Amino acid sequence: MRPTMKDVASAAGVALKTVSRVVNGEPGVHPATAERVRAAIDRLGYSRNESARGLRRGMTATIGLVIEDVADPFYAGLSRAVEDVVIAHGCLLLSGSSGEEPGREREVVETFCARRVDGLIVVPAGDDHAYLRGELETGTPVVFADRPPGSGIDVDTVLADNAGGAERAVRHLLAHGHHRIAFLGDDPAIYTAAERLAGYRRALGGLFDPRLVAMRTPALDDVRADLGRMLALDEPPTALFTGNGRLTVTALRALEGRRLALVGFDDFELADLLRPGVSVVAQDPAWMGRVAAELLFRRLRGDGGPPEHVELPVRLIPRGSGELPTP
Amino acid sequence: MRPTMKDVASAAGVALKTVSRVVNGEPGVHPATAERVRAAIDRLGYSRNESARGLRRGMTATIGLVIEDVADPFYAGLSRAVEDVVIAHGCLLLSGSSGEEPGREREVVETFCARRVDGLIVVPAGDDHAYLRGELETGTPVVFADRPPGSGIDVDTVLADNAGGAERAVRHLLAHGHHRIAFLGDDPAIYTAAERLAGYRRALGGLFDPRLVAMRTPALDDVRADLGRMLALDEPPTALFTGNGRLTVTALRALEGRRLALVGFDDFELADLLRPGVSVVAQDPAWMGRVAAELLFRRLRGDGGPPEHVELPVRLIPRGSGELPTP
DNA sequence: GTGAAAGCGCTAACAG
DNA sequence: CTGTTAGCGCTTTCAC
Repeated sequence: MRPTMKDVASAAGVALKTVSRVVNGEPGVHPATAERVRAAIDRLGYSRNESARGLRRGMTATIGLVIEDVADPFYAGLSRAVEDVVIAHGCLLLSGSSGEEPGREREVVETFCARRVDGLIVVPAGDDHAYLRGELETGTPVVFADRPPGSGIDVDTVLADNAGGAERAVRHLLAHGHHRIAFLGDDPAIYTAAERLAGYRRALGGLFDPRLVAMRTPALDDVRADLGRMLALDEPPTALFTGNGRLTVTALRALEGRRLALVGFDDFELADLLRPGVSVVAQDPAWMGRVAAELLFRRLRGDGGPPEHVELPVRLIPRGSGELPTP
Repeated sequence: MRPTMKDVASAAGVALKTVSRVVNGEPGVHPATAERVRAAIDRLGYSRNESARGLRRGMTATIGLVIEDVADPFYAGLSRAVEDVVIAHGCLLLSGSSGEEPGREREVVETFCARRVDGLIVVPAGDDHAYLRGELETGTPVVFADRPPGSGIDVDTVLADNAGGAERAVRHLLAHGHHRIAFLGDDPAIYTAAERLAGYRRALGGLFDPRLVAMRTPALDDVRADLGRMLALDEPPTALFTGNGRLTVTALRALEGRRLALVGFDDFELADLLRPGVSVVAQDPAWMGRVAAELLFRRLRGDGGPPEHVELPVRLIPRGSGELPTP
């Protein structure tokens, strides 16, 4: 049904290999012959089968990206940036969501490997990446982004300065007179959540009070309950540090207008339009995506140096909520 | 380097075909032989090469999705839903961004076709899809989502009730006493923008005033200028209808606190947390994605009926901004 | 139950 | 400059 090189060859009255030469822009074809071949290609509507090409060449010009969820703005931004770099290198991007489940992460990675991607960028959901060993041994480069790999493997990694950013946020609140600063974080099993907790503790030092810390998946009811419990303490918090974008938004809903000073990790659209504007520690997802992709292509170009560990800075954006004074 | 079926075969002391039978769960293999083969597979870390399989079978178990930009929440939600359906059917999703450029759209589609995807879901950027003819003739099903195909081709399509939703939004504002209702829309060359303008006009009837309409790509400065011009009129607008999510947000920024009644097309996170809450006409991107994907798989299952044209309803969510009275 | 041979569409390695 | 041959890793067909 669909025309192949063979069809083009017989249509143009040349050998298969000549068509291949023309299609691939290889030198050593007489202009007139090339023209005849091109005419046949147009006439038949031929397009090269990339799978067959990949099979023969041993490279598929394909990169796999595993993220938690495309519908999360952070990962959507990262994806877009990765896609741009991948396209610029003439490759195709496969991307898949792990939904924060280690099992799915592995399935997605294995699906990509079965398609013989040339390289992988992974935002891990699990903390056991021994299953990647075989893939790494066959020479497929892997870059981890946002979170480091778990047990045993050591590869290029791009992380944000999670602990430093959290510390910065909390110091900012301390500087505005708060000493009772609560922390709402994601499940501490997640690397970024644990790092941000560490930064929070480091900034607070002796002021740390475990009753002001709640870490779990950000469901509205849970957050409401956690905040309610904290605010009912004898010495309730006067400020809040939230550990990611979703938690910041959920906390805003749960607060229902109660004026607590607030700094959130991750920037989000409309943070500036709320009253007061929401102060945040902002990461740059596109930057992270670009760096991860560039690192991967450097490996693909043959760079065999030791694994690189890049840490991207974050920046504090004061917008009002983090500068509220103590009551 | 990487083990092939041949390697597994010799490791297990059987013929290639027997390995193939085991890998594909075909019947007619002695349990003991199958066990030996499975052991060899595990020992060597074998995984079937899906490209080679696809090449031989003529189907790649791959679906292509072309959207405008993954980083846009609407398309991110649509993508995620498509991905879920595609995975549930045991296929892999390729997705690419057109960036609203017809040329890129075509490039992405052609890249996918060169990989021999089994089907395509397209949110078109251009309005000429004659280039898809060849692909359709070879039997690759195509579903259009969010916007219909342009010239000449007629395929399954899933659209939202754009005109109806816009009409609903404007009637809502009229019901609250406004007669000077401005419209900020995207470039009218974009199907959804044109439809929403049509709905706006239909609702306004004789109240329509072209000076209250501005349609172009939503850059903040442009929106600010357009709004400024409208508000300086003798009879300035007392209400505003914005034609998509990005425009709603941009308009909110440009308004800088001036209290105009407002209804926006597209829901967005935090619309409920702003003061007043932003009333919107909401589409369901995940629903659109699911319907498009299901339609595609129905075709893949062999349904040869005439093209379907699905229109998804939208719903008005009043949150305050659309219920503001006239000054 | 099992296996040998052919071939999917392409490129690499050599001939002419 | 052009063509022939082999083979990438797999499934299909048919023979044992």
